Amino acid sequence: MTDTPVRVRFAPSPTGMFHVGGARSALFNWAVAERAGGIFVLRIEDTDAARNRPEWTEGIISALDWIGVTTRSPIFEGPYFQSAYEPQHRAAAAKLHADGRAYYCDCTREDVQARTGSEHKGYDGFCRDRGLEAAPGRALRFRTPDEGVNVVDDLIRGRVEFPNDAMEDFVIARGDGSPLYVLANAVDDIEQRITHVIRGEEHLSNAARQQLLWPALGARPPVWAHLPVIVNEKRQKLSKRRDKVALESYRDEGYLAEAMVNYLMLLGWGPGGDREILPWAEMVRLFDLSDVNSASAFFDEKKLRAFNGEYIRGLTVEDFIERCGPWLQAPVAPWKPSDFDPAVFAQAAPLAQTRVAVLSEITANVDFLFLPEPVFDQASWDKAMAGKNSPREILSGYLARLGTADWTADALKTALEEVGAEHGLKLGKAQAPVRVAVTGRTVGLPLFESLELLGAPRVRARLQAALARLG
RNA sequence: GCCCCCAUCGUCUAGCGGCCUAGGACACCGCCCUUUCAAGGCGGCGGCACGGGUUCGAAUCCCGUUGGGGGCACCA
Repeated sequence: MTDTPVRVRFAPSPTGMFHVGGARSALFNWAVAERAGGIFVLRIEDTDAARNRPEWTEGIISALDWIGVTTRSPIFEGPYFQSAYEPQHRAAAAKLHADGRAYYCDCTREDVQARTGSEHKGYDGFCRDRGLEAAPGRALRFRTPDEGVNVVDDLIRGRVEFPNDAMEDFVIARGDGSPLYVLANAVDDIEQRITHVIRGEEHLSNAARQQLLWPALGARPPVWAHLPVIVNEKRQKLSKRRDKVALESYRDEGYLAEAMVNYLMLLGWGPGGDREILPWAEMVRLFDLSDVNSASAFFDEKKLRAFNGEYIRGLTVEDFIERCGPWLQAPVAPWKPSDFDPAVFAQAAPLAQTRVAVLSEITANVDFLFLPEPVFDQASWDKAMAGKNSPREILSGYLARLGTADWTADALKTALEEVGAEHGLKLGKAQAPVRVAVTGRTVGLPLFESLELLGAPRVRARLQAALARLG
């Protein structure tokens, strides 16, 4: 619509763990910037000193980096810190006052309520024409039009109309002169030459105010695009205190950034066609704000998990091994570091790769290889060692036959088949007690490969230990 | 209370007036494969909230109803 370069921005406030909703907004902005050959501006809105902490800012930057929104990219600009621009915000407030677009007001909330007789009615314009000068305790209010409609053209929602008579003269600077969000945000966007404001739907009502502010500040309003909110299973906006929203927690559980990015892009948007798993470059090529849905979207961890499994399976074994790294070491891994054998793990990795949906699950899949004793799951033990399965006979028979068998998965399998046959058990049944004796569980990696990896001495010891345990 | 947004399988979505007998994905349920569990293959279940219009024709456009949601701070 214009020949000016596209400049989008992501403007989080550092008030807590970085939120998946924020990640989604950042990604949509990033996609727009990348596709348009534009610039992505990161602005940290740190003007609420009481709630901000520096470590949250670092958290935002590293979380963004994790999902590919990286300061190292040429399209990345910033971060800017809103607090550094307070002089500009104050200047804008002063200009608005000088131009007669804003006026000072010394009404307290109680004053207003007493006059209007309601806590639901907004400000009544009492000070509009009192000509108050700036003074401590006097807030600056923006003079809104009394009639007509205020139109916000939104790329996602279309034409949104706000009747002006329903909008109160809102405060743009506090009684101490400090600017409020609605002003600071607009001033920064203007200053940073933002062309597209792409943010969550919760800001739609701010857009109505800012649609008025921009022209008053001498600028043409940006293109607006308000993304649908992300909701929980109860269809409420994801909340920090109620829902699991920290991007970090997903990363720490072993979700792959690629899977997270892919999943997040699908919240409010679809690539069309019959596939959903696709690389970032492809999504950027297909992405268009006008295709974004306007209905809220449920954050479905089950689907995220499925995507993650898909991405894990798509990894090369080498990559998979590398990505498992953090879960293979202290303090996450339950075994002694000296008992871990990378060569053994490398052989087990391809067997585990299809069985892991999030990386953290890797430890439970391979722990029996590195722990001196398997950790027995009681339910598994009870099930596999039930009398009808002849566990004692299988265990002792297998132990005996192991003396002569070659130590290869194939030979180990044949040996157990023979032992099972002696007791009228198919391999499916016969393998159960052996599996539990050696790994502690009824489910897990393919058994004979596991035995081969564990080695004869440890397998024998575990079979004997299980026999002893059986009494 | 006021302002605003929204409404396709349980969930995420495709659909932008005829290609729709509404497509895909996740979940769920079968079957196959199989040394457990996965993975994989095949199949199944399941939806245009409701009521009026407009039109030769509506999931697609309009109005209303109902139901969800967001916002109403001298927070961001």
